[in-house]
Amino acid sequence: MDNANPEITAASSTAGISIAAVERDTGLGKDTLRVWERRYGFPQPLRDACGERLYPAEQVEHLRLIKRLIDQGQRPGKLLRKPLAALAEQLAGSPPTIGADDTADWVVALLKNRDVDRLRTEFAQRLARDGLERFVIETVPALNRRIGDGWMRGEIEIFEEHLYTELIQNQLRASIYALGSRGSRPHVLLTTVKDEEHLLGLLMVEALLAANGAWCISLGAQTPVTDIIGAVRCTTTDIVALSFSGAYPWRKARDTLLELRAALPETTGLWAGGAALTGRRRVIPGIRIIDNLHAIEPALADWHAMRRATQNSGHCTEL
Amino acid sequence: MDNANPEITAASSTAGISIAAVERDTGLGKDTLRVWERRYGFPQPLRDACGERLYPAEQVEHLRLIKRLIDQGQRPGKLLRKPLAALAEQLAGSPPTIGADDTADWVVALLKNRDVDRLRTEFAQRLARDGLERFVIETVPALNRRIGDGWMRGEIEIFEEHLYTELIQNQLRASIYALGSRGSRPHVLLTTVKDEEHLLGLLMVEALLAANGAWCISLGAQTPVTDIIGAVRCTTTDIVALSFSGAYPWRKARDTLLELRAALPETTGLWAGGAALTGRRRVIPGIRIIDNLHAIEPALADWHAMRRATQNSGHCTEL
DNA sequence: AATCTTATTTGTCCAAGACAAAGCAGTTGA
DNA sequence: TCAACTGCTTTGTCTTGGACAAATAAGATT
Repeated sequence: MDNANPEITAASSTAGISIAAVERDTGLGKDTLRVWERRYGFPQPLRDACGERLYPAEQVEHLRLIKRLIDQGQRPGKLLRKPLAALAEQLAGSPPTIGADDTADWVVALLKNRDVDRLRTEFAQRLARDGLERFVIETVPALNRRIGDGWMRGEIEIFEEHLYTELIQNQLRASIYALGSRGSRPHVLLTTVKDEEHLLGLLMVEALLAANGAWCISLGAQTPVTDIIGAVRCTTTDIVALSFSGAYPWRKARDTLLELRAALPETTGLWAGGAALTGRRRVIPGIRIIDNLHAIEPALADWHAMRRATQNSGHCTEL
Repeated sequence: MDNANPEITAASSTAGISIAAVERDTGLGKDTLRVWERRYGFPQPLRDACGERLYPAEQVEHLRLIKRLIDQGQRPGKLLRKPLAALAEQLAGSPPTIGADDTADWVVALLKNRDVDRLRTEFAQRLARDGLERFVIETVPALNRRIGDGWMRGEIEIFEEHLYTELIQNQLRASIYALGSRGSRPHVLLTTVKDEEHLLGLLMVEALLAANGAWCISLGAQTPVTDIIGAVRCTTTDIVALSFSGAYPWRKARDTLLELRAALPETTGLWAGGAALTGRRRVIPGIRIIDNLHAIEPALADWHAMRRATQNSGHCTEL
């Protein structure tokens, strides 16, 4: 008669779920949920026998919708005052196709068909046909745009985006691994800083660097600044390369870069790229902003030129 | 004279880190940290100009030690009243070097020498010599223990651990990619849930599964629960496999698993493993706990047996 | 058009109190 | 001997309302 596990009953009955569960499901913090309730009157959860919040499924759904719109850049204040219907409408209609590029539609079609094997094959074939450089500079960005657009329009599920990212990353990793350049200069240390988890951009850079003879060490994502400093101090790193996605606040990126610049030896190069930095013409002293993928090759060439110059002035008088 | 950027001063000084950062680093909840301070007088963080907690690095280290002992089954009340020295002794004493295995010392030596190329070669050679299965089941765990142990003893820098993880992951990815089993059953969907970012365990599982003929789709790390549900709903997934590292709170893992179990179709298997779950005697209904890597092969065998049985009862009477 | 101010929005933190869920210890009954 | 029930203690999470820093928008300035 009695159910031994209260959680199961709670989940199966229509009463609602706890605030911790809502945090898990929506990604909105407990504090945020409470303060919204106080300020805007939504959500308005039921209460269980001992006064704890119980969120009905429909409110959770509503919250999830709001979260999605916030991620698109909308302000919470506006969204929380609107009725559910207006939100749904807004999500459907908003972006009228930014990069109208239907040459990448095949990737969406294959994703919708869950044709993972075919996706892998397609990626591999295009890579082989166009070469790594063109694949990274042209194909992957086009696909990224198409996927991002599809997600905004609700055409693509989140997990499909996950899957796409995973497959592309694997393809890039395999290529980099196959290149296996050893010991050649420059030695580049790649990573993203704390709170920045997007690896794809970093992998694209790594692929281009490796294709041009640089020797890369990737520390993966979210390396704290102090650890980066520590890593450089005890390795033979020539250049530190960081990636900042569009989600990363520009000011924070700049501060981080300046801090790093101050802490690193002057001989160590510091390159930074990613959507958070491109488009800003602001030059940060001592830091090379990589505006786009085409900028990597010249940057490498510059490094080699500078190195030759330094060596010459050091060892010979002139050559 | 005045520093324009408060972040720089804060970060470069040894002041401490915020409560949110401690939660991330230790896996202990904000509320828990505050209530410990109130009840036991530890931790006792500094305060910044506006009264917010600032945890010095040594206290965070202390907390991490406590967390580790709690995960071994000790009671918080006892641990928090003991001085640091007693704890360290306890940890050192209880498992008298768990895997007293100095055969893994080479990895530490190479890491200290920053000999990345040699590390890659060693990994690749051992993998080729022992086979993927033995490499994943024996070698990698031994290395992990050695690294974790070295880190606890301050022998290894954090970035060296980062680097090690990255290199091993690449090796595993390359192997999985090379296997490329297509379409065969079961179809396993692998991922970690939100707030769980440790991928290595997941990759090890994926390698073993792939080596035994399963067809894996990895969604990478940090997939929200609802997205997992969505992914299963529209794919031909037979089994969902999740990994929870030791830093992940056990209670949260259990709740997540129960929620998933309730939401997934009964025919879909749900496997879970990782340090957060092993060692717990508690059985969660409907969920297969993978206590260790050896448990994967039998689990796969069971799945095949069950499938045969179901098919037989469905199509024929007996065989 | 890019930067610097100022105003508003918005998320996170704090405090102490409360209490349920989990664990422990001792008792009872099969 | 082991399992189940009891009461007792420990322990983590939830509650409230206030406060304020960080993020963003809007306006001013070069």
